Amino acid sequence: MARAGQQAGLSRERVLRAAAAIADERGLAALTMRSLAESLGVEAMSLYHHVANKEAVLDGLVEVVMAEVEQAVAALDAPAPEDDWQSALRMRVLASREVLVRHPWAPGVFETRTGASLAVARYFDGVLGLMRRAGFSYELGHRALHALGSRALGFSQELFAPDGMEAPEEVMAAMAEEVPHLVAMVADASHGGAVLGWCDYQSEFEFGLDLILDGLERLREGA
Amino acid sequence: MARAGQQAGLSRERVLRAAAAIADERGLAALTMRSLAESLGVEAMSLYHHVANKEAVLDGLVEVVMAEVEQAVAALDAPAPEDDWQSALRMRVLASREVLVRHPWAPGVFETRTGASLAVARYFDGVLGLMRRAGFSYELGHRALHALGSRALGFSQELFAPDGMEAPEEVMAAMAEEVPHLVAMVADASHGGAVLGWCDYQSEFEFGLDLILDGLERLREGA
DNA sequence: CGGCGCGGGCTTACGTTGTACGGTACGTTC
DNA sequence: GAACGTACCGTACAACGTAAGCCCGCGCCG
Repeated sequence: MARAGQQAGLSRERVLRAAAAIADERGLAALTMRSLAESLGVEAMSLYHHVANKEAVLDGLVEVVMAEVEQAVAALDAPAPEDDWQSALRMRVLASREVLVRHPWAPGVFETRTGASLAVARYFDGVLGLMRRAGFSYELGHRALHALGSRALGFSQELFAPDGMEAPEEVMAAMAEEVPHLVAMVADASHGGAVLGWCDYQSEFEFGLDLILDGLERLREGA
Repeated sequence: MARAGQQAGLSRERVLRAAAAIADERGLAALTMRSLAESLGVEAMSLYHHVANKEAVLDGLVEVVMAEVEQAVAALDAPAPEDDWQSALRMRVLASREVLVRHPWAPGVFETRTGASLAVARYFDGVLGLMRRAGFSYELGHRALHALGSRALGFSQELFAPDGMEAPEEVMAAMAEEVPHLVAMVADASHGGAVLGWCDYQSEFEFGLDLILDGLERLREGA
C-alpha cells in the first residue's frame, strides 16, 4: 500500500456488492452510507462518486438480486412451456424463491420499488412470454400476473414472522379467548406437541402457488 | 383557554388518530414525532407520556386501521358461511380492502409488523372461523390462510405503481426490446389507445381472489 | 519534460430524525 | 397547606443522509 492507499478502487459494482453483503449479514437497517463506506475502507462521501444517493443504492440492490434470479432461472432445465407450462413456471418461481430466501431483506426493498426497476420488468416479461408460449391470451396472461403478484417472484408476505413468537403457555391461554380458531388450528396441527416449527413455509408457499396455477390452467383451456 | 393552554388533553387515542390523519394527508414519510406533536399543538417529547416510542405509534396505526376493518366487516350482511362461504369471505375481503384503499400507507406499515398485532390475528381468526363453519378442516383452513396471504386483508402488492409511469413514446420504443411481451400486452389491451389507466386494479384484485376461492372450494368438497 | 485538468478520494458542516434527561406547573389527596 | 403524581416543556445528543469545498496524483497536452 504505497502512499497509504489513495485510490481504493471503488466502483458502482463493488459498492452494491458490499451493500448486499451488509444487508445479508447485519440486516437492512444496518445498511447506512457510513457503514457501507466503512466496509469498503472509505469515507461515506466517497460513495457519492459512484451512486447518486441512498435510494440509488437500494435500486442497485434490486438489480443485484435480480441478476442472481436471472442466473438461477437460466441454469434451470425446465420443460418447454408448450409441453408443460405449469411445471415450467413452477420451477421458475421456486428457483427465484430460493434466491429471495437467501436475501431475506429483499422483499422489503422490492416493495418500495415495484415497477421502477427494469430488471423486475424483465423477469415478469419472461413469465408472460412463458405463458404466451403455453397458449395464454395477453388478457389472461395479464390477469395471471396480477393473480400471482409477488408470488411470481418467490415471495408473498409470510403471515407470521418466523422469529420470536414464543407463546409461553399463559399467554397462549389468554390468547385462546381472543383467537379461538387460530389456537384450535395450532392445537389440531401439532396434536398437543411442540408449537413452533409446525408450519412449513416452503410447502405452504408451494400450496398457494399450485392453487393459482391450477386455477389458471382451467381458465386457459377454456371453460 | 385560560392560562394559555396547559393541559392539551392528549391521550393515546388522540395521538394515534392524529398520526393516521397525517399519514392519510401527507404520506407516511411525513409522520415524524415532531410533526405529530405539532399537529396536536404540543412539543414532541410530550407524546412519550402516551406512547412508548415511534414503533409503538406504528403499532397503534395498525390497531386504528384494524378497528375500521372490524367495523366495516360487522356492518356487512353476508350470507351464512354454511350456505355460501365463498360470497361470505369475498364480501369480507372486499370490505377490508375498501378500508385499506382509504389508507394507502397501511400495507407498508402492516408488512413490517405481521404477526405482532393481536388485531390482525383476530381478523385472521375470524376468517378461519368462517371457513370452519363452511366445513374446512383446520389443515385446509391453515393452507387457505397461507394461500390468501395478505389478500385476505384486501391487499397484495400492486405490481406496478399507479403513479408516474409516464412512458413518453421513445422510452416505450426502447423498452420494447427489453420487455417485448409486456409491451405487446399493453398494446393488445389498449388497441393502440391510451396507455395508462388500461389496468383496473380493483377487478384484477377480484380476479386473483376468486381464482383462489374457487380453487379452495374444489379442495374443500374433496377430490 | 512541464504544466494542468480532472477524477476520486477526504474533511467539514448542516438539517432532520428519534429520544434521554431534567425541570415545572397543575390537580388531587391527606 | 404539604406532598405527590401526571402531564407537559426545553435542552441536548447521537445517528442519519448529503451539500460544499479541498487536495492530491494520474494521464494528456503542448
